[in-house]
Amino acid sequence: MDGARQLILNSPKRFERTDTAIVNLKQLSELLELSQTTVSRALNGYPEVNEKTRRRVLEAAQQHGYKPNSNARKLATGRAGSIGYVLPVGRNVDLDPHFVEFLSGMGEHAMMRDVDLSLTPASYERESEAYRRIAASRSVDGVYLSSMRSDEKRIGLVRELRLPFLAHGRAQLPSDGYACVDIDNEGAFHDAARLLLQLGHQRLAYINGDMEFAFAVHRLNGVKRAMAAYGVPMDRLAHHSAAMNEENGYRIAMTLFGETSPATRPTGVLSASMFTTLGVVRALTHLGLSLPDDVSIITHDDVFPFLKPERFSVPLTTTRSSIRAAGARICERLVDIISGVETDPVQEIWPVELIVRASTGPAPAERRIVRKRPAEAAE
Amino acid sequence: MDGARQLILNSPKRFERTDTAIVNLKQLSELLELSQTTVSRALNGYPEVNEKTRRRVLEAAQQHGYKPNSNARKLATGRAGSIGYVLPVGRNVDLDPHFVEFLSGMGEHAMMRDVDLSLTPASYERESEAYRRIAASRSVDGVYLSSMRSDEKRIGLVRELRLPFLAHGRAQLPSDGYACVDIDNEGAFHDAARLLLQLGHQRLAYINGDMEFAFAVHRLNGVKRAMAAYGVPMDRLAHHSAAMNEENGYRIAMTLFGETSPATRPTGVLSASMFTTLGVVRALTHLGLSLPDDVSIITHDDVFPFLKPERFSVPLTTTRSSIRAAGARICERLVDIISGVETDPVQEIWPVELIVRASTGPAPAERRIVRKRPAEAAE
DNA sequence: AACCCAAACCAAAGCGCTTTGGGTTTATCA
DNA sequence: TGATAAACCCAAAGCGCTTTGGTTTGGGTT
Repeated sequence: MDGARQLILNSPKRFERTDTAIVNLKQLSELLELSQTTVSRALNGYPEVNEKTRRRVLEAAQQHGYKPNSNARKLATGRAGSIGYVLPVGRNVDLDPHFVEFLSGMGEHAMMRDVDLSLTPASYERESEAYRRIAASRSVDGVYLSSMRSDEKRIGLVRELRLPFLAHGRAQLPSDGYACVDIDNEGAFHDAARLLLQLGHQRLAYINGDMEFAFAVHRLNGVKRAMAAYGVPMDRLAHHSAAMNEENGYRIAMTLFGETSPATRPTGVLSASMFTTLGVVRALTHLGLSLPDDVSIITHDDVFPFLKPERFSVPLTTTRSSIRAAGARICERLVDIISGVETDPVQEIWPVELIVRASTGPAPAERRIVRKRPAEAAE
Repeated sequence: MDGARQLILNSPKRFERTDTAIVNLKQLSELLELSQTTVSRALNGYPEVNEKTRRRVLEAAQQHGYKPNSNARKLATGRAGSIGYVLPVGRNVDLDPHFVEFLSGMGEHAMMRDVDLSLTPASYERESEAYRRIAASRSVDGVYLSSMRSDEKRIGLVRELRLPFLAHGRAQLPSDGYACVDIDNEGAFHDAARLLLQLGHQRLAYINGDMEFAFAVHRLNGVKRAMAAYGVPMDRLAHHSAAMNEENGYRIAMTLFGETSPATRPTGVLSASMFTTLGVVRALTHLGLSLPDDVSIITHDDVFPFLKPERFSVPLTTTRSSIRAAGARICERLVDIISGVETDPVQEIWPVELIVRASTGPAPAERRIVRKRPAEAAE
């Protein structure tokens, strides 16, 4: 029994006899004939140590490859030096490909600030348990929340747990201000829809993400606002909501254009992600419909380095906002929140650019009705 | 100065007055009128504690929401309870989309084993420094290595650092056996190429991943072996190596089929990833070439839940191996390695299935030469 | 000379857990 | 009945760091 335990134990004595490597503060301080206090202070940049001494310490540390044991430091300071994320896993949960890009940005900044990212995998049902564990075990200093749902119960939870947090996206509820970084989804899709309307498109389709998530609701609101402003009835909008991937894009586009009579099918398509658009384009090509003569399309571009809208055969008009940049920014702010630099919960909303390329054009002639911009819409 | 430090300090006193929550062992043991030793043992399943006492302890812990402080535990045991990964970041590094799937599988298993994943972001140049830091600070129990390059210097490094590790993939060097999980890339692409050859294709193209990585080399070897066995000269193979994404797939396919005379262009295409294939299919559709009449294509399918070869307009023939399953398995084995259950470095190579669907067919008639299977190739 | 003060250093007390190396009962057996 | 072994429990010693609350030293003031 004890034998088995020993095996599990990753004995700290592993390094004991390793050449000249100094592993701990005590040894280093003995070598320098200084107290641990002074060595620690010298290393951590405290002022109450002679410059000459500090140099000597730094040098010795460098030379002997001394690195403070992170666990001891964490225990002593109560700081974990890492930020956490509860990773949704499970047979039916597909980790969003957007997540990688986001993570990439986050990692970039985390590296600069010298913090680690700690992922705690948890199934959706046991999500709150995971947050509780994180909070109680103090293994991270703060968490970021993403994929905000419309009614976001995690906010209440992390608040209760007193876990510093920063949200990527905004839930409808709770509606009080909590710290977040989000993009102006509503505005972006309003602008995109408006462009299509200005070009005379009367029948629109919006291939949206899963409406369970707040961003999808915001975006739909934007589209509707634009249509309302242009007096286009809502039944002219074909709205489909599904996970944003190639397959769904293809499938939805096929039902939209393959099974509808040309007279009633949409001429302007809004697509929530480059992935769906990939499928849409495949469907259109398959059906022999051309861009932008038969169909105009505007996509939201999260700026994937490996999937660029300007490199499509017909370069795509997009609303653009780098999800990678968001990751970096969130890391930056979360560190500030944790360290107490940022105190008030600010809601940071990023504007989104609408970049016109070749995938948008006037609505097909036979059904085209160019409208003037209406009197300034209520804004 | 001290004031600023205080801000940074995430004071453990935060929870001091929180309702009835018991935060530490000491308090819990006082409450139970037991020693810390006994409580700790009861909680950790040691045998030398009365069952009645154990139940009482467990109950109290549950009721008061006691969770051991992970940092204290880590310090005391020397175990970190997490596995690490050095996340390559930087302006020019695109985190592989495959990584998400892999992570997902890893996370699934990590959850079961109750370990966390710790990502340490590092630029390529400072990679080894990151490993050193991880090892010295003992923040993880072991690491997994992925995206193995042909000459993999990380192996030597982690060995030197005595950091338990498990590799995803096999480098050519070092050639001695280190623990790894890999798929039979060579065999998979051998079989795929053989199928094309059996179908009479005489001119092949292989859109490979970056040759810097070992898997790309293995795969190419497989293709070449098949060609050699069928006596097809190597100049009949158009080999392109690039990052596996949609854009490159499109670009390469366009040069392959758009700028080549029909007489000399390939009729059979091997594609290293579903992403590249996405681009290839887009190019072929664009050029009006049809599957499989004009071109046959076989893709490697890592089994992305959001991108299924069987759902393409022309279902794709693929070599298939779930990268998610690999993630889960690697987590499993790494935990075993860390805990000493697995001692010998086993090289675990997974077979790959070749699944025939509609994207492969006989070579176009005018150039078709059906060959018999040659006498058993040297194996 | 007496006093003060800043600069530079230190001993020791934690941080919250695990584990060692006993102790004290209670059953068990010769 | 005494010896022996379980069974159960405990005090205290770490783990390696940070931080508190000093002491010591030497130069400047009065």
